[in-house]
Amino acid sequence: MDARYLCGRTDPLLVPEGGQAFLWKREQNGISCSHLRGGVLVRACGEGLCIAPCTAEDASFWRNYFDLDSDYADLLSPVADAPLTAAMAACPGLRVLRQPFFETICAFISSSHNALSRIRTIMQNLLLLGENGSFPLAEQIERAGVKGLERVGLGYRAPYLYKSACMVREGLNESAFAGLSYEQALSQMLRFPGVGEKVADCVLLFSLGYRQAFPVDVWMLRAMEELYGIGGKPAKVKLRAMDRFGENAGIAQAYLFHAFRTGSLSAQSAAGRAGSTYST
DNA sequence: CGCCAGGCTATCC
DNA sequence: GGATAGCATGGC
Repeated sequence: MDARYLCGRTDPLLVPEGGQAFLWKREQNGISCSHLRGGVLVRACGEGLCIAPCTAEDASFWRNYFDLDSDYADLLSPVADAPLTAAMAACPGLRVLRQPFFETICAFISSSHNALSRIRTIMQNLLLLGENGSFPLAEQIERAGVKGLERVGLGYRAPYLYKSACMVREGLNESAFAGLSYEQALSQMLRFPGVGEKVADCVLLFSLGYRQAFPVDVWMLRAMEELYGIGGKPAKVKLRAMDRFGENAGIAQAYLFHAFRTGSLSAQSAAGRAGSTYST
């Protein structure tokens, strides 16, 4: 059995390269991953997504994972200025994912001072520590030990992830964030070693569904400066962006990040600066 | 070879 | 409070 979802014009090809998820692969006719729900192929189908295989229980998982009940054009319409409108036009069907919590922590602890292509390699290596093709649980990461995590390619981040996995296993997991405000959730995320404001915002946005979270990295510093004339340090840029884009600032961030990075926004294409980190 | 990569931490003032 | 090195690893 498979499932078809209507969610506006949707291009699943954005998922592997959108900087949110690192274990999806491009296929001839869509994207695939092996570690979620036993593995699936997702392809564009008319005005929506086709997901296969997809049992009835899988369907609710994917609806949440791809945030299929949200209309981003609708959510962003109050704040869609010229640059954001252009970014949205350049990324039809982009989704802000709601990924499993621990997996997302691993991905973005790996991401600090690292290249996108290497984050993928690390995540693929971490995946081998899990069972039955699933991403490892926190206790399985713990079992690998700091040495094992270094071998996976985490480098100096290995002790960060090791200690963070320990904290998740001890109860600082997804359910610990239930009902927390953005500010409360942010302060909880900052307790993890290897997690600063930017990484915390990525997990809050790309896993826990905090749409006001606005991760500011080097790309967003460039984008906000070029597109809006908003410069300064990350904390200041984040506050200005959250003020401008409001409760759905994170969705705006996802569009601006991807559009800017692929060079479809700025006059002097950013794609050149992205270099080959954008390929596979 | 040197430089850089979705930053964070420790250490300075 | 703010500013500044140092950091494992691999690709270019």
